[in-house]
Amino acid sequence: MPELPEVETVRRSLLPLVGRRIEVVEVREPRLRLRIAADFAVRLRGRSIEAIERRGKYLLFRLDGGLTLLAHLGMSGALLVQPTRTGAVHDHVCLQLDDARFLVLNDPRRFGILKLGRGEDFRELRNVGPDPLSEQVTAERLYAATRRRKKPIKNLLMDQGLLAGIGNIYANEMLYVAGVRPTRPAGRLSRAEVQRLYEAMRAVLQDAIQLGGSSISDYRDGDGRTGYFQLTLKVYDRAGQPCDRCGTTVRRIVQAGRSSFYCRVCQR
DNA sequence: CGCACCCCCTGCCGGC
DNA sequence: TGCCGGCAGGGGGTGC
Repeated sequence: MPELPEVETVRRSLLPLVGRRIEVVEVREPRLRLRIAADFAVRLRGRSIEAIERRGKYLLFRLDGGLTLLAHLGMSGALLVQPTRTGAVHDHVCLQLDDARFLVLNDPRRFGILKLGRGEDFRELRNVGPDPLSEQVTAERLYAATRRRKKPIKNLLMDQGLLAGIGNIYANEMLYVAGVRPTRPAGRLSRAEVQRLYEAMRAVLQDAIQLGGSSISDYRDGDGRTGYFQLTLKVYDRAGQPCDRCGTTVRRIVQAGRSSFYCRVCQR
């Protein structure tokens, strides 16, 4: 489910939890992608949430005492704020807060991660590059990063060490907006094409955040709200349908084991 | 070293 | 109607 715009939307929806104290920690199912540590509940209980940050697709809950709760939603995870503890199916971890509400991780596929650590000291964050919307990432730097790379540009865009937060939906969409085929070897893109891609990347991600992300099947923010960006998708999951711009049938191919969608006329 | 492939897991959808 | 295969927003390990 969640790529940068969805994770950012979840982060913003959870910001009212800053200042809340975690009173009760219930781990109902520790077998996520990484098994939740045995001392998780003991370490987390009694902590206050001081800030909620995002690195790529990871959320970092800054707690008092220098502790950090790292969260990743995988493909199907949701962090939901609820007034009562429902104990719904796939509610794997339930945190009761001092305002009597609950923060629940629901994740049917269990590809998510919840992990405690200190500061930024997580091995998961070692390969997380700069945020594509930050000032660190410029068209010039993106161009430099593509040189001598034979990997298809779409796969490079999804490389979390290069740019953090771009997944399959948004990689497809920004390549469509930029008019670049997902299969193009990254190093073969011209300066002008990289410039277009850089601008498309920013526009697509900003627009998606504005619309609360994409709800393809069951994505929800912390308040259970859906996003609306899926209504504006131009190519993702539109195989066999006409291209918005020229009417040519959108194609689906598989790259690195994941579906790519493109218009062979509008994208070269 | 760079890259493609496979797998983790559950749910859903289309085809037979 | 029901079963089965294929596919799904992520990412890490393996092996070529």
